[in-house]
Amino acid sequence: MIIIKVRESQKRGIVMKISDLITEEILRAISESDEHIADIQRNMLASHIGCAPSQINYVLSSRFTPENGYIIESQRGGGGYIRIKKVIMNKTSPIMHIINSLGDTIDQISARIVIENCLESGLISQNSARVMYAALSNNVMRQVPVEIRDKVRAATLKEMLLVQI
Amino acid sequence: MIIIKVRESQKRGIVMKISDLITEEILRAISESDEHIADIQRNMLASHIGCAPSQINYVLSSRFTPENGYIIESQRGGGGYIRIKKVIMNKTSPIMHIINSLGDTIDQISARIVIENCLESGLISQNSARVMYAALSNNVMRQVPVEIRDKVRAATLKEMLLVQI
DNA sequence: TAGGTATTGACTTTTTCTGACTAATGATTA
DNA sequence: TAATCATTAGTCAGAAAAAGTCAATACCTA
Repeated sequence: MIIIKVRESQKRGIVMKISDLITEEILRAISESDEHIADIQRNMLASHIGCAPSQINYVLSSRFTPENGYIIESQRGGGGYIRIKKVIMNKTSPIMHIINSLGDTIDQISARIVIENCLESGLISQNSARVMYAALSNNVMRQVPVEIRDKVRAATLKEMLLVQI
Repeated sequence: MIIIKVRESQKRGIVMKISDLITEEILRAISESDEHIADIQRNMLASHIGCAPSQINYVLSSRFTPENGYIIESQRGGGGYIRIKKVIMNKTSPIMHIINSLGDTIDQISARIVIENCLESGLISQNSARVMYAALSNNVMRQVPVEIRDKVRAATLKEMLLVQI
C-alpha cells in the first residue's frame, strides 16, 4: 500500500490515505470557487496525486454523496470532465435532515409520504411535489426491475430533494 | 450569412472543445437573427474555427437535432449553405407536443436539452427543471441497468412533463 | 481474525475529431 | 444542349481522449 506523508502544514506525522488527499484536493477546489463547484479532469487529478484514475471514482462515490450535499455530473470523451458541486444549505436545512434520514431503499408508499410531508411543511412547492410524484410513479417504476426498484426510488428521491435546498 | 467570430470563452475552468465553440457560434448566430435562423457555410466556419469541415456535421447531428427543436436544411454546390432553424413551439399545449415527439428511449444529453428548451420557452419553471435534472442525473441513472436506462429516462421525463401541462 | 475501507488495473462506454471518399449543384465550355 | 468542371455539403469508419464499471486484492481496526 502506498502511504503518503501529510504536508507539514497539516496534521504532522500522521499518514494520509490517497483518498484523503483526493478529498482534500477537491474540497480546496470547491472552496476556491465562488460557485462552490470543482471541475476536475479525472486523469489529470489522478496523475497529479499519483494514483489510479478509478480511485477518483471511489472517493466521489464514497465521500461526495447526496447525503453529504454534493451533486456530481460528468462528461466522457475528449475534453471530458467531472463536476462536483456543493449544495450550500442555509441553516441546518430540514431537507438535508430528511435526506439523511432516508436509507438506501424506499418503497412507493413511504416515498409518497416523504414528499407529502415536505409539501405540508412548506419545504417544497406544490409543483415540485407533482414532478417528484411523477418521477416516482408506477408508470416509471414499472420499467425498472423489481429487485432494484426501491434502490432507484431512494436515489431519485434524494437527488430531487437535494436540489430543493 | 456567415459572420463568425470566435470568442475565447471558457466553461468554468474546463477547456472549451471545438464542438463547444461551434455550438456557441451557431447559437449566437441564431440569437442574432429575428427569424431564429443561422445560415452558415460549412468550410468557412470550419476554417475559421480551425477544424475539419466534417466536424460541423458532427456538431449538427449531435446537438442540433429535431428532438432538440432544430431543423436543418442545406444546399450543396457553389454558394451552398447550411441553415439551422430553431423551431418555436406553437401555443397549443406545447408540452404535449414535446411529449409526443419523444420516443420510447432518450439519452442523457437529449433529455437535458429537452428540459433546457422547455425552460427557455417558459414552459416550466427553473425549479421544475432542477428537479427534472436531478431525477435524470447520472447518480440516479447509474443504478438502473444500462440496457433499460434510456427507456426509464424517457418514461420518467414524459411523466414529469405531463404534470406540467 | 472478520468485516469494512482503500487501491488497483483490465475492460467498457461515450464523446470528440479527422480524413478519405461520395453526392449534389451551379458554372463553363464544346 | 450536353458534357465537364468547380464548388460545395454529406457519410462513414477509425483513432484518440476522456470517464465509468467491476472484481480482485490489500490494508486496517475493533
